[in-house]
Amino acid sequence: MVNSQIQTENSQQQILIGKIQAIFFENSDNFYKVLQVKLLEADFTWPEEEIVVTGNFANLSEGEKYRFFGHLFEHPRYGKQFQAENYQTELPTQTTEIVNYLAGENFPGIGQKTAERIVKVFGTATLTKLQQDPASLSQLGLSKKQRQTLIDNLTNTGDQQQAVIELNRFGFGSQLTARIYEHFQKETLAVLHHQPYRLAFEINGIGFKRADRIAEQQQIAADDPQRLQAALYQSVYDLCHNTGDTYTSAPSVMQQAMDLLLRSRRVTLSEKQVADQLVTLAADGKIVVEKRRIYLRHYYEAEWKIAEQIKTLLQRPVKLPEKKVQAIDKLLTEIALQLKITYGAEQLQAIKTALKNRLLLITGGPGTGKTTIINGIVALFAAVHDLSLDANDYQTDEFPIVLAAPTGRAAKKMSETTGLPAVTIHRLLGLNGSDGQDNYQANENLTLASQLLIVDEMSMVDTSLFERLLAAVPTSMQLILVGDQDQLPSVGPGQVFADLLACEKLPQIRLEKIYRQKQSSTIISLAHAIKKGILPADFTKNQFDRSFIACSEHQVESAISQIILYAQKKKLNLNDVQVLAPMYRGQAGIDHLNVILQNLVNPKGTKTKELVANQQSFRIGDKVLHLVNSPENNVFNGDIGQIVGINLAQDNPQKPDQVIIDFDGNEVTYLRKDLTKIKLAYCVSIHKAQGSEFKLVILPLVNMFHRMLNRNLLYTAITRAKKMLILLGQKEAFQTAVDHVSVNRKTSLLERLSQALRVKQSQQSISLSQSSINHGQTSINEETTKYILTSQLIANEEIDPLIGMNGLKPIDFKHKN
DNA sequence: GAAATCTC
Repeated sequence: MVNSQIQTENSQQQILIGKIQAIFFENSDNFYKVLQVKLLEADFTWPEEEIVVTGNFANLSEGEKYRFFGHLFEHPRYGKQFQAENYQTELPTQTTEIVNYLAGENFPGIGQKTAERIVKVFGTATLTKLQQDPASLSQLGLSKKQRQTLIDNLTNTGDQQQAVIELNRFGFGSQLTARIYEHFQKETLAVLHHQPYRLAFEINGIGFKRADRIAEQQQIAADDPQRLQAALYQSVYDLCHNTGDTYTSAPSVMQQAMDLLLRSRRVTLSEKQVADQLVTLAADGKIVVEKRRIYLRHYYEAEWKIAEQIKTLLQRPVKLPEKKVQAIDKLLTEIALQLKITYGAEQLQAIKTALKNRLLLITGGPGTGKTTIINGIVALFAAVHDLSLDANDYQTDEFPIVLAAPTGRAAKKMSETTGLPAVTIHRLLGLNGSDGQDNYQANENLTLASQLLIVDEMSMVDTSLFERLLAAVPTSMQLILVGDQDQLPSVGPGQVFADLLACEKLPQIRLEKIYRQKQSSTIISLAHAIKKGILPADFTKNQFDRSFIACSEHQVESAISQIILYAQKKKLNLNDVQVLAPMYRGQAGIDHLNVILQNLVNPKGTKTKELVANQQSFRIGDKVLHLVNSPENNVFNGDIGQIVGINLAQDNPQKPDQVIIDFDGNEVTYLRKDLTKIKLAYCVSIHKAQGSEFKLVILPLVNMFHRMLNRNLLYTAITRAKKMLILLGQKEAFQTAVDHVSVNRKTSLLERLSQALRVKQSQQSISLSQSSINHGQTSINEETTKYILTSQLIANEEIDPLIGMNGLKPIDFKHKN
């Protein structure tokens, strides 16, 4: 956030004027700072002299006065503080203050004496006078440099001020403005005026269109090479991020880019012109072309790094003393007794294998005992290595076992089921949202210190995140990756878990046996059939635990209403009943069903307390879904709670609007502005339900959802049902879902793994028997010569950037360690 | 067309 206009559109905004006493904390990546501020003036009451202010601030000086715009906020851990959304320098008005200000660090070369002299002439009006009439400075006998310093800082002609003004003029908000200036520094203006497309390449959050609008104002021609390159780059990016593929093809990129260029400015360009720039882009190393694939450089490298790091890990086998190995079975028996669990053969096998391998993949559907196995692994690992699992024993040392998951909710679940701390992978690696996934340089030197890392819900980990995770894993660590490969794929490009499992050389265990449900469950057999791409003939036939109701899109709401009423009559707890749907829009969509069900189950009576926010009404008793992670409240994205209290400001003017929500015994208070984090949850999206289970699931699928329908989605939805499943809608919609294979993204991770691991094997065989070296193997060695891809190599035409070329050599992106 | 991550 940089000095900018007072926001007037938000009438609820509070204002605070204060002097910065200290900067408690700052995150160098995104300008997030925590300040201690001496309060001078505010439009709210505050009992103390000081207040903590948080927000994103570009450049602040301790001791200076600022005007902050934002909200008071009750932080559960740090108490009441002010969250600033915007700020500006507050110019001093008293003569002594003005003197101090001018003599301060903002005006190098102006001392106390000079400052006094200036203020003596202009008095309290000094600053406005100098701003409005800089020429008046000439009468004071200052040096040229002093005059310039004053003018620059007071009249916004300094580098930064000008850049900021220019950025604001182009419509950038305070956060982007700060990021852009921090990135380009003194170059900012030059970049804006002459190379605006660099914004699209280098700043996360700025795309081609935005850069192109600036370029157009700078009269940069529609066929300027930098424009074409930016559009091509954006197209590769968009294609990969929309499809989940880690690479795309030349025809797709060309089509997308031509389209983008034409839509942004109505100027027709020739394909040849644009194609030429694709080659340049590859030559510059911004994209990588291999065979017929076009990668963003980041994903190309990430796949290689993953493969190489896995190879490195596998090269260092786990050495367990013979004595310990012999004790394993005995220890496992003790653990089973202690945890009161009877392990199945498959589970014992998984736990033992985990202990002996550097890397192990474990995949299994719901009910196959993944959690039980994780618990077993933790217990056995601790027993074998004589480790304490009491966090109090590790006040200073790193806890030896780390549990992590890609989502906050999955991490919370892990922590609950194991009784050990678990974190999100992002938190583990110290990643924060503002440097996006493609900024993979950050934290490259981080190395995790624990001995065992277990990651759950691996199917949700994408290529970028996994690459960063592996970069932090030392070869001394053991890594267990657990998930269900048939669930929904990751948001970002890649299908890491599926690719890893497809690589037969990686130690892996596939859990088939279902422990939780009776084998007779027809929900499970239906799930298995769907996994194989079959919609069984008995699909519409009612079973003891599932049924199908044929209806049209418009009949869905009444059909579901009747089911719910029936469930109520049968005294079923409605918290155990969950409606799932793929999409928000439409008659059978989530939003509409939520309104219908809310009015059915929790209608508005004459005395019902209700709060309306974001076009939704919230009433006491409503079932709601929390949409972001709030670890401080122990509430995570995807958690479902119930509204147990509403306080309205109109009833009690001393208190603001409040909604109190109970999450399984944990009561959390929401203010009006927090209600954006909440949605009605009578019906939730299948994506949000991933990771949760319900006794009764009601799943409407209609043809209108067809773009969303695929096998993983259907599998994920029906496996949320523990006891009962009611399917309704159009039969063809279910068929469409089964027929459409979703985890079939275009990636080259499997190929990289094969390449990397083949090298390892050939090296091993060479070391085993020197005589086996022959011409064939020499060529393998040659092929595997390690080098880093550089533009020099491309320039030397060792790597041909032209589309359709062949024979790119494996590249070693080995991690250090 | 839905979807994850976030600092004291």
